[in-house]
Amino acid sequence: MRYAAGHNEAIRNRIVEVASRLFREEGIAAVGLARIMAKAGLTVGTFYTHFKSKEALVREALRQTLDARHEGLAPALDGADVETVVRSYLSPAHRDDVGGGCAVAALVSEVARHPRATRHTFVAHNAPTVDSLAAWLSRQRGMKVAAADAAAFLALLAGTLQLSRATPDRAASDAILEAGVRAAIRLASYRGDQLS
Amino acid sequence: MRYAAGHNEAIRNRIVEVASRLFREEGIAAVGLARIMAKAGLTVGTFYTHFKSKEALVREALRQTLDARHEGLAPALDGADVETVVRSYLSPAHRDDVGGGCAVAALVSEVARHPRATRHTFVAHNAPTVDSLAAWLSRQRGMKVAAADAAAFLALLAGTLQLSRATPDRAASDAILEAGVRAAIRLASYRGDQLS
DNA sequence: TGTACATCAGTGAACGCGCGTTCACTGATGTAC
DNA sequence: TGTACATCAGTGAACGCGCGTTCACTGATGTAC
Repeated sequence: MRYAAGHNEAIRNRIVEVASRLFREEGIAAVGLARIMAKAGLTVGTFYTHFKSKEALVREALRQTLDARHEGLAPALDGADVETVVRSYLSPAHRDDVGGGCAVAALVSEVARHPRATRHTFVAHNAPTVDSLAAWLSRQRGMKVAAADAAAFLALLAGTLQLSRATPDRAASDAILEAGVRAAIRLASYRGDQLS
Repeated sequence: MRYAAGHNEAIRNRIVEVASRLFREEGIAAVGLARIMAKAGLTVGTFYTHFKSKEALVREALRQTLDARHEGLAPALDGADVETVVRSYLSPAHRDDVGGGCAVAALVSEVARHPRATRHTFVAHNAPTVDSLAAWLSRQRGMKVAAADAAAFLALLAGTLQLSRATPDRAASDAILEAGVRAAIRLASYRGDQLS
């Protein structure tokens, strides 16, 4: 059958959205194409009409999810104070929403084991977020903050979220999030080299 | 055939060591029992002589690897300065040695998706390391540092290592490690609440 | 306006493969008599 | 000391299953005449 113009793109988008959520929830390796396609209301066979391979879908999912995150984050950082930003990321709600949450926290380890092209996509589409964070941190600290330092700041946030997700005891998990907030505030508020 | 006393334990240990390395290198889901057993010099059938299930092996591997890490780390922290400790963790050598490196950095995301018993094992056997870090940080800062704060410190280290591993460009990856060192030094050297 | 044909997203079965797990069997050694 | 038997780690084939990928086919719609 023939379909309306834009149909193709809409379907492709639905597949990518479903895949991105499942990948974050269960890990890329644990999610099969059949399940992704079924959840998008299609059968497996159609998959290759839209993508070259599962790996191509992984790259597309990373692209879309990281781009969307940046679009949401960039305006939120404008004039926002450290504690608000950090608490929103290191919240119990974010910890419990793996599928809808940060792709860096959910997928960075697994992406590190994927082909170079996939790692490149990940880093390239995470870069705008890192740059926005660097600009925001520069404003907070009143001094120029390099992209790599913003990346380490993001690593603290993502690492803390991961550790809180692996901690089965709710109170202990909450305490880790709180400690992450304190650490992030200290890093973001650091105003020079008077301490080291 | 009958085997010498201790044979069983030795084999079991070899399986756990092989598995722990492969899990860290490729991820738990990506490594099959057949490959683990072959690398230990046995066939798949023997696996269930030694373990109840793959999940039981995962727990055993986490137990052994995290315990070994603590035994190695605890004395190394004694009297060690911040920069030495942090640089040793956030080194290019550690980044490139995924299979022999930190189990927290390599497996925390995946463990977070495993059954509660596995997450419990992970946290329980990571706790001594966190406690040693807390004691060490307390000495560095000259003030009591809680376990949760030490966990956040570990999250910064592990998160930074993960991000550096996902970064295909060598120079950019090195820069992230360096930024992680700076951030960790700032956190470890923090001496009160004069900044926030 | 009506008819024949081209297009192409979607179908569903099949491919070989590796997964975790089970099980009847092997055979070297230790123990009992 | 010699023989019969019990033990049990290890073998290797098989189980059902889901994986990523391929492919001959379907059929509603747009286009050409």
